[in-house]
Amino acid sequence: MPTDPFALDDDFAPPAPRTAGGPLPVAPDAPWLKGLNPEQLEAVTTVDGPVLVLSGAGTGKTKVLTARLAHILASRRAQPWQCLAVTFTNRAAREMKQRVADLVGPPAQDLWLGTFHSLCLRILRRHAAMVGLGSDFTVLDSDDQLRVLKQVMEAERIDSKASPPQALMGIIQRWKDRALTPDKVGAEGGSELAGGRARELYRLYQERLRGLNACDFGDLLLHTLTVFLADASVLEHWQGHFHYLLVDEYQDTNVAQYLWLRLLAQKHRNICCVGDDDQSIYSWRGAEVGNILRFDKDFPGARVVRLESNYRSTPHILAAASGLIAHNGGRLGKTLRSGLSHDADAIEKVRTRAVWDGEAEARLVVEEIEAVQRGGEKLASMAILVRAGFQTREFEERLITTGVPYRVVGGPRFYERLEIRDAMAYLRLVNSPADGLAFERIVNTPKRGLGEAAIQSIHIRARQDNVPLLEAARRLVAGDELKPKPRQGLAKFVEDVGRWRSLLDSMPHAELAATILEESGYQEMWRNDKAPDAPGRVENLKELVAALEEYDDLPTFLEHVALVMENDEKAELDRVVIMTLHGAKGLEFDTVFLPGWEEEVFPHARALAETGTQGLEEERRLAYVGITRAKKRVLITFAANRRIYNQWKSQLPSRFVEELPDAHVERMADQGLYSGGLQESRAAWNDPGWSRARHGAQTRQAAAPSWKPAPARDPESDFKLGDRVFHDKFGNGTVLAVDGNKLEIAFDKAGTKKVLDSYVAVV
DNA sequence: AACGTCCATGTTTTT
DNA sequence: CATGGACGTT
Repeated sequence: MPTDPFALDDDFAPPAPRTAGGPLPVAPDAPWLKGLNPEQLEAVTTVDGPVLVLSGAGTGKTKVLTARLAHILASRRAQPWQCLAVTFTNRAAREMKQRVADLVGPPAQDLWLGTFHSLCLRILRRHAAMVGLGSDFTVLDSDDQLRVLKQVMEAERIDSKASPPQALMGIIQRWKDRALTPDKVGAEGGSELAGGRARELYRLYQERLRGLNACDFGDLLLHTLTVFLADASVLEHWQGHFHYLLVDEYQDTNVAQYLWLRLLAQKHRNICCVGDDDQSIYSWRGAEVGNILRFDKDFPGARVVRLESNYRSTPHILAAASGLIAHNGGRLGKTLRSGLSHDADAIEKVRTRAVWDGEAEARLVVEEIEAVQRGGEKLASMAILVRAGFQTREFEERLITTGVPYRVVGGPRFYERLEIRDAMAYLRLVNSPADGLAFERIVNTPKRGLGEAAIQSIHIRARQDNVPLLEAARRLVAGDELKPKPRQGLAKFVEDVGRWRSLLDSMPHAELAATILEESGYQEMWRNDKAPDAPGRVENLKELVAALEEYDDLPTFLEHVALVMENDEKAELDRVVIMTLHGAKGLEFDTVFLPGWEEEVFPHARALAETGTQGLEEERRLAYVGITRAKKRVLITFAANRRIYNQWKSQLPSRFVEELPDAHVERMADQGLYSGGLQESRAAWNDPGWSRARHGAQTRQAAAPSWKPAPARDPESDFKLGDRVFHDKFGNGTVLAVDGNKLEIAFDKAGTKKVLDSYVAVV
């Protein structure tokens, strides 16, 4: 690598002298110190100097972080605003803020507590001019980022087939993750793309952003770093400002974030990073596990505290997870031990189970879910954690046919939906008429008869007169350049925007938004759309207007939305959650289902192809994260056959299945696969994956689910074609087909559905 | 300017 | 298969 991202010009200053008088003593029975184990206590009370807390899964990391903040504040070592606490997600930030507030009350409001991006934004607003931005710059989301890059590429005549904008965007982001501004990127970087012009396009992209008075997410960090490094007095100001730094999920930091932290920590050197190298699963977006491994080199004399008492999972679960992750090299090495007392007889081993195909897998998992539920547990205490989004489909289908409520986490987020982004563009344009991206997005949505020619003219006029697009459009309308139809449409649009803008001060902003959506015809457009998802979109627009009421004014709203792009978590109903393993990090469930443990799926073929052993180890960490989400029970499943892109493939069990330690795992396989007899089993026997699984230790045939009550059911159904049956939800119907315990039934009212035989009764 | 058709493509994702 | 983007047609 031509540029060492870690090479800073200045070295660390010696530790700052302690404030005269010293900190106030804190009573040992202070509420936040209660119930901490010795390691946690050490992590909480070692507040001066650099500290690295290696905290394994379920070892009380958040507790330590919040207690530590409380401790710093209570001992009067620093004022709240002198403490910086950084997280990666808004969710984590919110949770931490809440928990600190529970301990110390209102002062928690004054902490600098937030995501890297939101804190950078706060700092950067004050120094925007130093990076060529106005203090009112906008933060673009990924959608807008891509559009800007596409424009740049188009202008540069780059073939978007040979060099997909997405790919280039990814490269630029990785550069930004490494704190590389265009001038620092090595000339050979990304050379294969865009005819070797990747770096040049990066520069152009940055210029274009500046022209738009905008920056992207990566810039929030990058620009802040630039500001820090460009002006020593600014850096000193912030270094002096923050007396104590706390970092959550340190293993996820990228180089830019690392540099940012290192700069800010330089003066007082009170930095505490909490992380777990075994849970580093984001290297593909620039996270550097190296940051955690090199901590004590950068902060000589750093205290390292290991949290190894796990208060979440049973010993079997812990041991299974530990045994798996032990296959990774280069770990910092923690040994998780159970911090809970368990009744040795009551706890179950981690179960693995081979099934015939994805459908059988979904059927099995949902049966187990219902069994656990009948055992008295809440659906919300169970999760299906998948490797990739496509895996959710089969489970959803199964859950729907069986009528088990579920929730898929991580679909398209509210503010990323098309209709919301369009509506936001309207609001943005009304709020700031110079917002060219917003203008472009919606000039012709709904259709106003503008084509490429008309859009071109607007752009040309804007460049000629050096005015924003909206203003250019206004001028264009006044002339006779445009054909009548586009001209009329554009005139109306320009006029509308002007009118809405004049209402900004007089009309409540939520009401204004509603007016805009109505008068623009945007809402109407969706109402007239006969697509099945159109009504939902209209709903979403209403929700957007409702969300607006939560904010004081339009600018505040727009400001927040850029950074807080979250799903509005609906009322917590009792539902099974389906989500990706990545999404599950930091969460816990009583029961965890881990489907699709097959080679190529998990570990994902692409991870291996792209980064080899490194990729494999990250996949293994992902598996580790998955298992350690569980408190009580884990069921790992893998199918012999899977349809991928509509092609049936026979699958090998994941190597991770074999890597699980036998002593803590109960291995099972579906009947048909091992007993022969069923027509498919011959193929199964000959399949290399099966012979491998078959020779695995302790494999035995699955009877009923071991965690009871078992729906021990005959493999052959009791139902015959033509039987009249009754279903609780769908009513009466006629059996059309029987497939094992699965029936296809033509319901009199509900149509034809596939259901489990256990859900219907012969009339 | 709007609609249709063909082809490539197919992880993980916060801000 | 199913979606999205590019391109060509009306």
